[in-house]
Amino acid sequence: MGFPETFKALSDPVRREILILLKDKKLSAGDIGKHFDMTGATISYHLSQLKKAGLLFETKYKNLHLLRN
Amino acid sequence: MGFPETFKALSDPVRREILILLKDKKLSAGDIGKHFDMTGATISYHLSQLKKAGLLFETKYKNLHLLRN
DNA sequence: TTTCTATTTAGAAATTTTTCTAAATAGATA
DNA sequence: TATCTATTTAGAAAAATTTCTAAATAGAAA
Repeated sequence: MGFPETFKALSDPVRREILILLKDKKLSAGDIGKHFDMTGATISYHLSQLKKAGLLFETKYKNLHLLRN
Repeated sequence: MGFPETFKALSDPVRREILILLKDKKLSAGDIGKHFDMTGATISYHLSQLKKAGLLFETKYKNLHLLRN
């Protein structure tokens, strides 16, 4: 995750747009995809680049049952 | 010369290295080339990219005759 | 001016990146 | 569990970028 890799990840306009979309809200891969005229596979590729560069986290909302405690 | 173009120009490691070389001294295209294992044509290409992005100036030391005034 | 050296340009080859399709996997819902 | 939807992976195609060679141009020096 050095500087050149980070720079490379940021050098693509689609990936910069994705980061902007995620600035203030969490979005699923599918919701991100709706903002672009690309296949889900391509979106997935860009997300993987951003993750590799450490510019993106993944929060899993599993099928949790919330319980009163 | 917008942001995306500037970013793109900076996204290449060779071009970043060229900018670092030029940080504190003026160098000819040939002298820049000596730092890399590339042909002069390739260096010229990178210099043109940097110029296009406005990240580089060109100072011409023409065959001037300095005169006392 | 003529010649020598440096740089740029044109066009092709090589490499890298982006994108897609199809298939596989993962996750959610009935 | 079985099925439906979402996401990822694999591999190929398309597009963009980097690099080279050869030729042209520009600049400097004799």
